Amino acid sequence: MTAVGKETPRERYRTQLRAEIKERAWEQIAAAGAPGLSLNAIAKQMGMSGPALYRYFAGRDELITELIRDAYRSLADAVRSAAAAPGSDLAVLGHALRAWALDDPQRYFLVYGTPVPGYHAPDDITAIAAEIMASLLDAAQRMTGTAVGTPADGRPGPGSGPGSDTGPDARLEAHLAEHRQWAADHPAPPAALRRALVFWTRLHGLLSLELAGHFTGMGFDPAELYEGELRRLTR
Amino acid sequence: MTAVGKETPRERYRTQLRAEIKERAWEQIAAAGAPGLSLNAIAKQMGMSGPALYRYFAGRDELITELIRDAYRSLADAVRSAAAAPGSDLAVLGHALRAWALDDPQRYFLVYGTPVPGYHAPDDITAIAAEIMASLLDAAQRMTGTAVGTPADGRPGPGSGPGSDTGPDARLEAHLAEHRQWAADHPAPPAALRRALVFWTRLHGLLSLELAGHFTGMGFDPAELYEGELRRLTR
DNA sequence: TGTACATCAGTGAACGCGCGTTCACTGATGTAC
DNA sequence: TGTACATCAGTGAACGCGCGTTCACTGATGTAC
Repeated sequence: MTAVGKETPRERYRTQLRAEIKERAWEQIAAAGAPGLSLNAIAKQMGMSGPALYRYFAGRDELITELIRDAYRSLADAVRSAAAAPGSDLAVLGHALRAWALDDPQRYFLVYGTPVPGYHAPDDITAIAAEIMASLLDAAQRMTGTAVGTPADGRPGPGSGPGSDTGPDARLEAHLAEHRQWAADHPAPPAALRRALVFWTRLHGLLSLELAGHFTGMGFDPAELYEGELRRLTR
Repeated sequence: MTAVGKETPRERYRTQLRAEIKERAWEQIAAAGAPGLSLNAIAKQMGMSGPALYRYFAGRDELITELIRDAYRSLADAVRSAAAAPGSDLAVLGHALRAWALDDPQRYFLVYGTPVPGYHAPDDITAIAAEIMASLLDAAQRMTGTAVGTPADGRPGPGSGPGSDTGPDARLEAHLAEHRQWAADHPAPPAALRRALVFWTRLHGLLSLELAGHFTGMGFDPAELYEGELRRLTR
């Protein structure tokens, strides 16, 4: 039995403690927002002294970056696995997205909330963001493929038959076709590019307003609004 | 000449200094985000000592609340004046909204960004938020009115003629018709309710993603995407 | 116009706090022979 | 199995910092007679 891939007890303890630190960090964020995150407070809550945490994280910044990375990672996984489910379509993705967001609003806001001026995410996080878009593109392309001739989210404009490029979205799609860095190595056609983007932006509009509490007191059920938009996006 | 409505020099000085404090506060927020706002730092930047500011604001919290109020106020004014312009429609409102957001991203995020857990806006701010929705409802109703029989943002669903309630949005509109606390004293019909909400949520999705930098590196022009969505919303 | 008083802006010292982070050190755990 | 050493987790003290906020006080500005 080789030692390769086997964790020593010390290593196991390390990873376990790192995980617990992160858990406490999430609790703190949930209680006071990301700016209120404090290493000393985490240590105190774990019953240890402040400097002890420096065995596990180089400092506060590294911990926060790690949390952001984990947040992106979990979203990318949620989206990917939703997209991989048999018979999955954009509606399934939409539901997965909302479930992920509601599951932990502060995690959502760590990804999509107010940016900290001057902060730039490391490259590997940008790569995860690209992964998410790729999943959306996959699903959008699949849907566009099965609905060829009946652009699901586009009404045929005046004088535009199936396959026409003079519909109401023609201009946007033409622009996207020429500016698709983000989809450079993805075969999705322009209609799918537009569809993925619109899916993403509309749902985030709903989610960020809902999670920030801007619907409270208005009376309606945010889920109904979400379903309504999803219906428009997936027909 | 009565003294009524006339400011004494001292009063003028007071209001002027309050204004300058707020200006510096906005600069700080732009530089480091709202959590980084510090009374002492503002005082230092103005060449005075920290405690001096307590002549003008009861404390940090009051200053921040005041900034939030001003942000809401300026948005409400921007939306209202756009709606009041002759020949104005939802497209005009949409452009005004984007201009307002781009004018000062941090101000935008003070209103629509990550909520601070536990913070509750005072009632007068909630009232301004309602004012904004009322402007949207006005515009949406006007538009729905002029386009009666051709629900501008709704494709006629299968078997749904003009005036039908079996279209793709029927379910959502029915729900909104029964849950319209936010539009309790507004005569807008269900279709206008839906339209106003969708207008609001879609555009905020675009704006928050754009301002937070989630489009950077993707290649396309956010304005084109915004226009594309606006076209869909106003036809 | 001039004097006496009240109002109010701003200062400087101080308080208590919690923060991130470093450093030298103790004590336990693991490793090598 | 037992001893000698290396590794590493965690502590406690300390540093320097900036924060919000209070308080007693000075000095300038305005008001009343």
